[in-house]
Amino acid sequence: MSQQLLIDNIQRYVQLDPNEQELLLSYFKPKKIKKKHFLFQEGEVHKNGCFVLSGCLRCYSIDKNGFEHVLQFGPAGWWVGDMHSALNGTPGILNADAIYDSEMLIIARADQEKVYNELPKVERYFRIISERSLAAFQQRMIGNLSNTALERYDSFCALYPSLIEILPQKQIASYIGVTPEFLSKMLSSPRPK
Amino acid sequence: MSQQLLIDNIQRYVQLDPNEQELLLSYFKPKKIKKKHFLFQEGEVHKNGCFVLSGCLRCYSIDKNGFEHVLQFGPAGWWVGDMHSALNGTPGILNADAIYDSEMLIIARADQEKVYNELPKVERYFRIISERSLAAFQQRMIGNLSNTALERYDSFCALYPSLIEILPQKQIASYIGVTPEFLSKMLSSPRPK
DNA sequence: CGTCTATTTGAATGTACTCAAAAGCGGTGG
DNA sequence: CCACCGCTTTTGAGTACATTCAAATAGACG
Repeated sequence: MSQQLLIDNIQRYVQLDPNEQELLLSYFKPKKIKKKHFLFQEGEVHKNGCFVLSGCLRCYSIDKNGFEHVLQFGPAGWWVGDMHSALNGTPGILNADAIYDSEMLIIARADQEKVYNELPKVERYFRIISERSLAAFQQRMIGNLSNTALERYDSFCALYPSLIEILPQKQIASYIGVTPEFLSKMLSSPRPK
Repeated sequence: MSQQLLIDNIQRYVQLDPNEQELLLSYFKPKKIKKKHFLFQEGEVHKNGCFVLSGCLRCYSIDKNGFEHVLQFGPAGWWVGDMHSALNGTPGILNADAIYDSEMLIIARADQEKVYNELPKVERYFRIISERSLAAFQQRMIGNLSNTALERYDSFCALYPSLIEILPQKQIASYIGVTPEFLSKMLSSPRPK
């Protein structure tokens, strides 16, 4: 039960003394889900924050033709949630399930707000990771607008080398926005230039 | 000189008394730029935050073939910046210029950090708008992965009706990720059902 | 009014998708 | 321990959405 991973993650940006750490952790509930089981599904109002301790989650939407599109992966040390649903209190369009058996820490949105008041440093932490996540999505958006499928694949490999080794190719295809068939063809054909 | 727009924007999320408002505003410098002039350019380290008071900015990247890709528009009431450059202190890949003559308020990143300590409520405001901006980019990403060009255009119209009326079609094409020629053809051909 | 930029239109092309089927791989149970 | 089942990956042929390049037209602005 390595809650320490969460504390370490937070302390990359703000320092918490032992009492503060304990208070913070008191708001989180551990949770385990097995491979292929859901953390949340579309149609639900999902207001919890989820910090992944082990395993790997996958957050994705399903389009009107039934195709899945991966918004983000959640390996250990990452946050996963449905920000749009949480902020607006409306049913979400995202699903999150486990690619491998996974452990996580869950905090209710309401408790998160409480923590902000009790430990302003934690609000700072969330401000910072929101900004970083925003910057990352902006970079990804630019990549999607600018690059070919092969370039997007290479960017993904460069950015998340550890994920390449553990993820089914199909999931990477879904993340970079191509069909699994096409990614397979891209990788097997000789590289131009 | 309607600094009030900034105050109103902040007060949608946190309340500031007159002294706090004054202190906050003291960190901002007004700036005006004329149509087609730059707020910042790729290659620069750009750490300023920029709140648009009037006019409209455009934040975009230029790919290796010389094509522009719009990351976001900045009409009155919006923030514009290069988050990735600001966070990492590295030269950015984004350009920002004015689509129309524009007025804005500028705050240096260092001053922003100071404000966070002096007025924690303002840090909360930035935490909230970062989250909302993140949620918006996530929705846009899903849309880009899931939808056809025509559907992306319709989503844009639904989400930013006021921008449709003032933006050149070419810029909207660049935002939704198609060539201006193709957008023109899409709009002139009869809609499939 | 003239120039510059944006938009439209057309024909040829290309990147990525669809559908189908075969081959590979991993887990599970008998 | 092996056989089977389900899921992923591969391969192929035909197709579609969107691009490229080119040229004509329309609009905006000084």
